[in-house]
Amino acid sequence: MFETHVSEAMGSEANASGAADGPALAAGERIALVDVNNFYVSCERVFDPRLEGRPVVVLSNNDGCVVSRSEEAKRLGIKTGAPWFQLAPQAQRWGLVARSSNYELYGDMSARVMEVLGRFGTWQEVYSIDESFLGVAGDEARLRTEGGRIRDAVRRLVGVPVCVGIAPTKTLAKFANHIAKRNPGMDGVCSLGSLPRGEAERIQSRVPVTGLWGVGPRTGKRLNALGIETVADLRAADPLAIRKRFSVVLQRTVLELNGTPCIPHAEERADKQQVMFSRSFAVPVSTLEEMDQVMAVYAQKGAARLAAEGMRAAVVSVSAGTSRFSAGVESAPAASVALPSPTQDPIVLTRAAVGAMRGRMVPGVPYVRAGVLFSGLSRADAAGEQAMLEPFAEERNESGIADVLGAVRAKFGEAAIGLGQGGLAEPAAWTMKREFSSPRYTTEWADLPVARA
DNA sequence: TCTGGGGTCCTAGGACCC
DNA sequence: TCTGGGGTCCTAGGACCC
Repeated sequence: MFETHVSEAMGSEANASGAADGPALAAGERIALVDVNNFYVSCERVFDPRLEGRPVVVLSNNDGCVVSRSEEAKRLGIKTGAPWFQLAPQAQRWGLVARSSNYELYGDMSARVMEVLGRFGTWQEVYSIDESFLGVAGDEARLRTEGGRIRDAVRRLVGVPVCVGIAPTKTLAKFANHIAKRNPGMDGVCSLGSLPRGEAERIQSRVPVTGLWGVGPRTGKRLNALGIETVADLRAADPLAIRKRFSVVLQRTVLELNGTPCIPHAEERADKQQVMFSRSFAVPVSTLEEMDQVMAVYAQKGAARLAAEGMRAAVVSVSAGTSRFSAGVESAPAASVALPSPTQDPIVLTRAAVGAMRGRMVPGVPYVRAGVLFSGLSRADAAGEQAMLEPFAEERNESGIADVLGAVRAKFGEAAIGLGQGGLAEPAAWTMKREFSSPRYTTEWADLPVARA
């Protein structure tokens, strides 16, 4: 019974012989985790070198709160999630610079970083907008050098600084990366196997367990109650006991800390399971008419993403909410509707979203955010088979309008065309605030930076 | 005046089936 | 008094990540 659990937990990539005693590593394949330091801020600095050496923050949508900080901003004690309106009064005194988030720029810079990283791996798994796992091989001396090459290549070809962590499992690679970040003497590269004997263990006995990938504040509290405070404590815990008390996820963490890889890597990215468009408003929305408008616009934004993914949705869910920070009436309307058949048709999706929200919201109550979620996704190119199975489905005759809208937007811009309330030429009052936005340097001809010598 | 958005995976529990 | 057992599928909610 228990053996079954262990083998399940280890997954198909399991390597029982890899359960070495701690990170005393043998030669063979290793995993590198490379991520960009302070990614959004670093992207802004590539195109505006005046930001070097200054405290800089990038703000969330609506210029709400801090999502990326330069080292100088961290030193000022600014925390991730800090609301901008609380920082703004001190900004001038501190010399603090704020930028609105510019996802078009970051997305393009991410693609460039990933392309360069891909040159160095026997395999690559892009894990997030700013980090990637890579397969690397060789003896310790070579791994260390290779890490330095990766760091230099990204700096030279894309312009952003990265850190590299190298180890036999993903969890340990993340941990090595964490060490590289906190020890400037390492020049941004840490291969666990190159550390002096006993050094990795010493660090593990100092880092709190919540410093690990996959261990958040909740799990951290429960672990502390059992006397498991540090990474070293968790590494020494019994994996089966951990599975029984917690979950298979944490059991994998324990095994990975001991050098046994159990998190399989997805060679190609799996299809998305949901597509969401959700935003808070610049000013609250409290009328039925405005909420109709919001739903129409959000559904079309989501539909465009769905079409870009080549997916169709079977379920449309909508939600809205009042402010968590105000004492007024609380209201959180939400509804889901199943569509007669999966579709990517923006007309069908928009009608469903508007219809689902109508009658749920309370007029007069100030809503500060809303969202549209598409789920039950399937690939659009499987539509033919589906049609044969469901000859009487009503929405079979997709209008092809998703393609038309996409083509018009690509040629004439985002605001060029829309359905119904989504076709507003002037942005409505509730649309997002972005006061400190940088240009789309790399994706818009008009925004191309000009250098003068 | 002002506090983000978009995902994933796992688990528990209910509905339903034979 | 006493009411099977085993399986699947689906959903909601929790926890986490960046």
